[in-house]
Amino acid sequence: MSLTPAPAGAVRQGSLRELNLALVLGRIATADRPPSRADLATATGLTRATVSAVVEDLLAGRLVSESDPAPRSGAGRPARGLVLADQGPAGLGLEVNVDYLAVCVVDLVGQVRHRTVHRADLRPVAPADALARLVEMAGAAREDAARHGLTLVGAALAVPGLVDDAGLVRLAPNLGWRDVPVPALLAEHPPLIEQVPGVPALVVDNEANLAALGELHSQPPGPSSFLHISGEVGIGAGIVLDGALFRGVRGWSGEIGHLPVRPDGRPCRCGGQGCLEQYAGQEAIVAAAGLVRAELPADTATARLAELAEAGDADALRALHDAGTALGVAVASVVNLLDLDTVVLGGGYAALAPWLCPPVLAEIGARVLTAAWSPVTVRPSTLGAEAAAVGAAGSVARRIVAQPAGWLARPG
Amino acid sequence: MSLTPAPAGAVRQGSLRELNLALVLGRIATADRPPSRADLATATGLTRATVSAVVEDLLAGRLVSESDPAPRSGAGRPARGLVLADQGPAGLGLEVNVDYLAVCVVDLVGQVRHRTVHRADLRPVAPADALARLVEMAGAAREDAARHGLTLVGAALAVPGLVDDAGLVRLAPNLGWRDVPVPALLAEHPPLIEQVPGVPALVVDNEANLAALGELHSQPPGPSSFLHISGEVGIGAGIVLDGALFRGVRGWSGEIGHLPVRPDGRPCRCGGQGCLEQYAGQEAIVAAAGLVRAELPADTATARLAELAEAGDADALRALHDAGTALGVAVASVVNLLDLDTVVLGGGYAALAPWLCPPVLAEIGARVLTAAWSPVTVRPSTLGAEAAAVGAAGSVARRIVAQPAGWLARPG
DNA sequence: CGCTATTTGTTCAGCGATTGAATTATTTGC
DNA sequence: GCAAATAATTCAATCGCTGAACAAATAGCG
Repeated sequence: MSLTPAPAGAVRQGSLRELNLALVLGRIATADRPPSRADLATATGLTRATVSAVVEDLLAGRLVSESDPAPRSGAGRPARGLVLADQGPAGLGLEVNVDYLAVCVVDLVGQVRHRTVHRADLRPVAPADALARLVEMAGAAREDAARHGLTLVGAALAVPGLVDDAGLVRLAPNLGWRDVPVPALLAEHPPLIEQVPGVPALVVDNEANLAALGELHSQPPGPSSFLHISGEVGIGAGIVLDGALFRGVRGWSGEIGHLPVRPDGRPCRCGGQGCLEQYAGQEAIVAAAGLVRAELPADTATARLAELAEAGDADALRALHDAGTALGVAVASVVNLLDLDTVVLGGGYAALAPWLCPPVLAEIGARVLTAAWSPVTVRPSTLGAEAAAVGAAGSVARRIVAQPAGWLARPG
Repeated sequence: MSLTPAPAGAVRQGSLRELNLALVLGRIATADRPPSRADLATATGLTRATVSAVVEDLLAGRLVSESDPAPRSGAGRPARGLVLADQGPAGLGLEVNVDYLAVCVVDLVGQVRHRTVHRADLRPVAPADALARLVEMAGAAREDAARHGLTLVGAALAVPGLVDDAGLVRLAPNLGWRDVPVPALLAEHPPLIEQVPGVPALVVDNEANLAALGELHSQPPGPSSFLHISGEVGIGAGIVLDGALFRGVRGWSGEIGHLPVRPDGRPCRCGGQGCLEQYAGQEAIVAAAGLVRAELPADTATARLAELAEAGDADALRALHDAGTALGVAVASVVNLLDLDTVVLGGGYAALAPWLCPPVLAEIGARVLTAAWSPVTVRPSTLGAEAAAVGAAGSVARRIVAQPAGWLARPG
C-alpha cells in the first residue's frame, strides 16, 4: 500500500484533486512532526495556494485537524500544525486463529482504539459458528468505537491459511477449514460498517500477510522492505516490498514453511520432504525439546519453551538452536533471492527470538553473498500477540489515508 | 516498468497531460492490433476529444504513426489505426560477458534493429579495455541506427555480477571484475546518445535482471510476473513482479545460484555449503557428465551437452537429470515464497530445457503446496543468446513508452 | 443513384484545478 | 514602535479535460 498516488486508468480533471488529496494526506501521515501548510508545499512541490485548498477539503472531511501552536524558532507568523484526526474513519480488524478470536479497531493514526480477545480452541468449532461469534464481538467493538467518534469503514479478516481473491478460504490446515466461503457466511449478519467508495467492505487474507502489514505500519516506522515470519504451528511469511505487501500471482505468497531445507529429510504433510515446518514449526521444536505436546495448550507451548531456555535447559536450548539453524537456511534463501535487509520474527517466534536470532544470523553470514557488504538485521516483532488483527484493522485505516477521496465524497 | 502512469510526487496541472500521454501510448504499445482513437477512448476511459488531442501530440513527436486503412467490418467512417513509430527514439543495449561483447539497438516497437557480437575471452582483458572496445562497437551501432532514422536516447549495460545503484560493479566473479566504476570509465568516451529528460544516460545492471526484462517485453507478450533463470557459469535470476523488475533493497536480488539446496553439501566459493551453483552450474553439469572442461570453450559446453543428451548418452542424461532436480528444489522454494506461475529457463539453460524441465516440474509438483490448484509453467526463453543486451536496449526503449513527455519536451 | 444509419474524428464553449503574484496575518528582533 | 520574516489566503490567468454538436466517410438498402 503505497502512499504515493498511483492512478490505474484515465487521469481525468477530477483525478488531479484526488491524487493531491492523497499526496498531502500521506505526507501528513508520515511526517514525524505536525507539518504546516508551508512545509507541505515545499515537501510535495505543490504551491501553497493548492495546499491550502487541499487542506481545507481534508479539514472539512475531518480527516485531519489543526494542532495547537507547533514548536518553532525564529521570527514570522507561527505555523499551524496538521495532524491526522483521531476521530472519523477507522478500520475493523478480525482474526480467527487456532486458539483465539480477536477483534480490534485502529484509527487513522494507526493506534489501537479497541481490542477484544476471546480465547478458545477453535478447531472443533464450525466455521459459521466461529464467524458468528466474531461478528458478535465486532458489534460490541463498533459501539465502543462510536463512543470515541470513530466510524468503521471496512473490515479485514485474518485467517491462518490460503485465501483466494474472492475471500474463499481454500485451506486452513491447522484450523481444519477447507473451502469456507467467508464473505457469504458473514453476509448473513447485519453489516457492521459504513460503506465508503474505494474501501472494500471485507477483505479476507492470510494471517502472516496481515501481521506483516501491521509491522509495516507500526510506530516508529521501520524499513519499507522486509520479511515478516509468523512462527506458529505452521510457518507463514509476509513479504513487504517497497512499502507494499507482495501477495503473489494468486495471493499465495509467503509459504516459507514449505521451503525445502533438507531435501531428503522428513516427509511433510504437504507431500514434500524436508520442509522447514518439519524442523522449525512449533510442534517440531516442542518435540525436540522433549516436551509432550498433549500436555501443552497451543498458546502456552512457546511460553514454556522460553521458560526452559531461560533456565538453561539443555534440551530446550538445543532444540531452539536446531530450529534456528533450519530457519536460517530458509531465510538465507529468501535474502539471496530478494535482497532484503530486515527479517522480523513474529508470532510465536517473537518470544523465542533471543535463542533463534544467533543461529539465523550465523546461517545468513555463511550463505548470503552480499551479507559482507551490508548486514542483515534479524529482530523480533514489535507488535505483541494478535498482530494479524491489528495489521488487518490498520490496513483498512491506511486505505483511507491512501485514497481519501472516497471518504470525502460520501454523502454524510 | 509499469505501463500505467504512476506519479511519484506532486500532481501539477501539466502532469495531467503527461500521465495521459503515457496512458494512451502504453495502450497503443500493448494493443494486439492498431487501435483507433475511438478504441483508445473506450479502453482508457478518456473522451474522444482528449484522446484526439493526446494523439496529436504523439504524432507531432513522431512516437506513433497512422497505419493505412485498418481492416474493419460494418458501416461507419473507417478508423485510422495507430501504431508505434518505427523511427524516432531507440535504446542502446550493451553487454559484457565472459566470452563475448554484444551491442544492439531496439526501437519503440521492441524490435532489434541492430546487433553486433564480438566473441573473445574477456577474462584476461582489463575492464577499461573491454569497455573501450564496447564503445567502439556502440559508435558503429549509432551510425547504423541513424541510417534507419533512429535516435539513441539512453544506454543500458548488462554485466554478469553485482552492481550497485551508482553503476559500480562490486563483483563479477566469472569475469574477474571487482569494484569497477563503469560510469566513470565510460564517461571518458564521447557520448553516444542524445540526452532526454526522464531517461538515464546509462544504466548498469545485472545480466540476469536485464535478460528477464527482455523476456518481459518479448513478443508475444507473456505473463507479467515470472522468474527468469540465467544458467551460465553462475546462476542468476531476474524476478519480474507485476510487469516490473524487482531489484531488491540494494539491487542484488536474484542470487538464486547460492540458494542452499543441500545445506550440508559441497562447499561453494561463496563461503556457503550446498549452493545450487554446485549442482546445477555449468561447470557442475559438465563435470558430472564426464566431460573435461578444459577442452570445452565456455560457449560450446552447453551445445556439447545438448548434443550428447540428444544422442542418448547416459552420463549426460543423468547429469542433466540431477541438475534439474537441484534446480527444481530451488525453484520450488521460489514458487512457495513468491507464488509465481511461470518460470523461464534462459541463458545456457534454454538449450537444455528439454532435459531440465521434467525434473524441475517433478520437484515443483512434490514440494509446492498450491501446485495442485494451479499448475506452474516451466519453459525455455524465447530470446536467443545475448538476451541481456536485447533486454537492456528494450528497457531503454520502454522507458520512452512509459514516459513519453520527456521525449516530446526536447527542443528538437 | 440517393438516402439513411452508423461510426470516426474534430471543434468549441464551459469548467474544474493549479498557478503565481499580490495581500493579509502574526510573530520576533532591534 | 517599526522593520523583517514567515504563514496563510485571495484572485485573475491559464491549462487541460468534458460534453455536445458537427463534419467526414463508409455500408446497406431500395
